[in-house]
Amino acid sequence: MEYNFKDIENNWQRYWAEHETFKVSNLSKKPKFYILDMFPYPSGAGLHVGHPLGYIASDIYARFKRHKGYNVLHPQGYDSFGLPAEQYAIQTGQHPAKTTKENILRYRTQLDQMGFSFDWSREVRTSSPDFYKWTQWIFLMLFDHYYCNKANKALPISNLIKCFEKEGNITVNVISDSKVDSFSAMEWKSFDSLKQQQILLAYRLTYLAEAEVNWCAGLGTVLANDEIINGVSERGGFPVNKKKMKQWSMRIGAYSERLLLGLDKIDWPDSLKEMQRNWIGKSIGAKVFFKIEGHDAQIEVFTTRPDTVFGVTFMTLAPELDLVGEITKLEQKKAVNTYVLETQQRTQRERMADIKNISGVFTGAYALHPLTNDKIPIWIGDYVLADYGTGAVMAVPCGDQRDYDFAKHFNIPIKNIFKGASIESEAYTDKINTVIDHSDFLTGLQYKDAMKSIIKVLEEKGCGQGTVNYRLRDAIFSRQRYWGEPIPIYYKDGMPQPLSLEDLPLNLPEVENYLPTPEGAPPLGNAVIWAWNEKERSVVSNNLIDHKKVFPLELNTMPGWAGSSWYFYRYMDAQNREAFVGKEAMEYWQDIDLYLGGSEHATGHLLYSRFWQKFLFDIGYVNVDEYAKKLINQGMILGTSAYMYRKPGTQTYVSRDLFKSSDVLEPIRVDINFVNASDELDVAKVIQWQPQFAKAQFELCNGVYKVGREVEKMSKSKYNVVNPDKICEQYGADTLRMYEMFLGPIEQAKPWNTAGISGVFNFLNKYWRLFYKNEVYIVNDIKPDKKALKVLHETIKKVTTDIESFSFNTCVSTFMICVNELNSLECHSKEILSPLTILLSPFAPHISEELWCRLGNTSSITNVPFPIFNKAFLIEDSKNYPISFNGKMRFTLSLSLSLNKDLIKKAVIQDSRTEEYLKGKTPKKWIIVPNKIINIVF
RNA sequence: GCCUUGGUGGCGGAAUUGGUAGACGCGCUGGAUUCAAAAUCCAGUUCUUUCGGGAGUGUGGGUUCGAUUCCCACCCAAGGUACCA
Repeated sequence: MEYNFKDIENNWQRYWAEHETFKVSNLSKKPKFYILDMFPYPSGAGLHVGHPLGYIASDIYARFKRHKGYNVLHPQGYDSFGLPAEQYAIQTGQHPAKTTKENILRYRTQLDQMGFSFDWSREVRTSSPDFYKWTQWIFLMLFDHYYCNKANKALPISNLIKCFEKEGNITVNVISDSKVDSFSAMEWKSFDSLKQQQILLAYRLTYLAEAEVNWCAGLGTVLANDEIINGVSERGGFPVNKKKMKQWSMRIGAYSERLLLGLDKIDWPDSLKEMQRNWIGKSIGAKVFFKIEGHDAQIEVFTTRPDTVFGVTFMTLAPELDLVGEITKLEQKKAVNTYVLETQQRTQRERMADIKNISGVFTGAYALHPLTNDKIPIWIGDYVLADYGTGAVMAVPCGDQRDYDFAKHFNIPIKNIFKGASIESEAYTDKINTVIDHSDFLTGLQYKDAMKSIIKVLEEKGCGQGTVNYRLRDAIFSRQRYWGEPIPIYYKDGMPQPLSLEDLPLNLPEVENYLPTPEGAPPLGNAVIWAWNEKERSVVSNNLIDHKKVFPLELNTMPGWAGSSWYFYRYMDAQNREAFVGKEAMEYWQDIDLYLGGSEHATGHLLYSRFWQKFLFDIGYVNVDEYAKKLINQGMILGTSAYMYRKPGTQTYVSRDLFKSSDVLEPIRVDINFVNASDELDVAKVIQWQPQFAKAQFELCNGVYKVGREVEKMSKSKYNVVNPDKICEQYGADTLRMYEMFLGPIEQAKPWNTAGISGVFNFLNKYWRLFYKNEVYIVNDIKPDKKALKVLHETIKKVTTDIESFSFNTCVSTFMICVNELNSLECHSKEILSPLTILLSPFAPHISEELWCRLGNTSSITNVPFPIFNKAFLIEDSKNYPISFNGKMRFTLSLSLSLNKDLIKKAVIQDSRTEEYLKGKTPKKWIIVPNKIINIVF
């Protein structure tokens, strides 16, 4: 019998599908374990070898946990709304639903052929109405709640209305968007319904607000940051401007502190937690109010260093601030206006690239220092950002480098308020070793005490307040796209109204054209017929009928992160038509025990989903406020791109080893399928590849064209994609699975390289030969000897700890060592091979199932208990210790495994070489490192 | 600049609380088998050497009987982030 992986893998994949081997029940007495992969976006290119890395790791762990007696939930689905399908629709007119469906089919085929143990009965697709019904439902829940600072959680809007009716909005401590004018209970009752709705909208957790967006007039649409390349649109190359538009926003800022604190409770990678902390960007400091000379308004600044307030020598405002126009003195008007206009025209990109150029203008106005009453000149400068803090800073040039540079540039005085600090060439920014000087009551104090003292005084005098500020901005939720979840809102008298829950899902309408309407409305505006009303079983035309009247619907759709912010709950109860997840299912599964995915989602998906989780927790729909206990980031698999080198302005390509470093050549990527293992290019294929290469000339070296190589992200556009299908074809899924694990630590990014794959393939063949030699079944019932048992138990121990610590690469090595040793012991004992086959099954499920079956078992290996190692086989008799004595007080043991310290002591004393040395001496202390070296202290 | 992670043979990578550095695999070299090849098996493989040794885990220091591991300073690479007051 040969190891015929093709037949084996096909047979077992069919068996698993027919027997629904991996279908998991919500009713089980076993302990639960929920292990999840980040679901893929089904792109047209299909899966490449990078995709399965995380899936293989999670599959190994899922299979391991099943062996360990857990009821394992290991589902998979598709994040199937997204831009590429829509782009494709714009180009070809093909409906995104159709391309998405085709792509999903392809993905499924590829996933199946790798033998993953997903429970496909729970598959979810974010673009399916059954699914996005609940995404819309969560949106409505957010719409119906506000954030109460006192309760420190979300509460229903109805609650807020009661408060307003009782005491207006003066005493409520809640979060709202911009400043809402204060009103009394009397006033609230006197407002008409429209005004009341307007006010409430400012408190809702999802709300409409003016937001700056990237507007591309050429395409008539809003673009995401990554759709803009060098200031123009990626598609079409049209210019992009900032434009203010009414957009739905999510009040994630309300959850800043809890998102920060929650990080301490979860076992996620430190680097990722750190990224989220930085993104949330908490700074503790104070607001300080500065009066303006001859003006009613005051300037409010945020500072993390209120202790340096006596060092203020000027103030800087963001040019965008409305206040700038009001306070600017007549003689400075012209200069200020010019500067403000210049700033508006500069893109964010230019402003960022231009850090070294210091610019600003004096407004002519002066502020009054709140403690000394000194006159402080007010400047504007574009290093101050309008949307962080209050858009104004108190400049302390001696303690802040940017203030320092600004002061030097414009010759503004610098006052040193730090004892013994030199500010000759740069600002003194050290906080820890600071003693304040020339600062009235703060003089002589250190940073910590000065902070306490100054905040107290500012608060007493009413000219400041201790404050915490966060960098995290509310998330814009509107997209002017077709292929996304419709927002379940209609408009009545211009005010947004929630759809009733019975009207969900609000289905995505059919459109003829996926571009914005001629009037500039989002693509959904092209719909002639919309909204299938489930209840009335009728089609509703273009507008929704709210009982009898007709109202316009919201035309924006939701962003890509909407569906992925809660999908993990849907897997628990994917068929539920009554709720996003049933109570019982949720009670059983609770949360994700292990979540695998890339770190590129650190400040996107992984932050938004924690926000929604906390909201759902507040309103009592889920029972934990962090949804994933443990997270592992799998590293990216990189591709090795191939390059040809073109002489500028010609069609001549020069071989890699022909040009000197002085030559200027343009590197052009070429498909890696045209290149062999020695980097030689198949020139004929290139000529046929794309029209631009039809007339290409090649300068060869020794008759061949050699390409250059570079390691970068694997991507279709870089022509460096390696398709797993080929490898499955050549070596089988089990080899591919083990090889991807063998490549290196799971968290690490690594280039794809098939050079070593034969080693893993050889291993599986060797493993097969433990069962079959020359086509004869050689497994026997002979009792294994001690050596073989030791090999087995060492392997069990190592494999178990390796899987538990996700060291899959070293685990594969362990298998290889084990098989080599059994081979040289000529051990084909069933007693050894049965447990070994179970050990191997998470890594190579197909061959394990096959051999398990041939060992005489009738059931699938999936739920067989994992072997437990027996310590007895690891401890040797003390007489067998080979010991070397190095002449001093150190002895070296060279035994592979030794656990019993007393046995080691005995062995050392009994050893003939050490006997003499130890004669008459009684060791006081033994320092024993099992396996290694012994120190004896006399 | 800041944050995070990492730097070990020709290559991917091992090395537990500090205890024989280079497991395992690839590649390479030699041998067995074969008419021959593939496959398989066995042996060798950090560098250097006057064959006694000597050097060696990015660089330079330190702690220790002993450092890839701990401490300090620096260099390099990858990823993230950025006028955040």
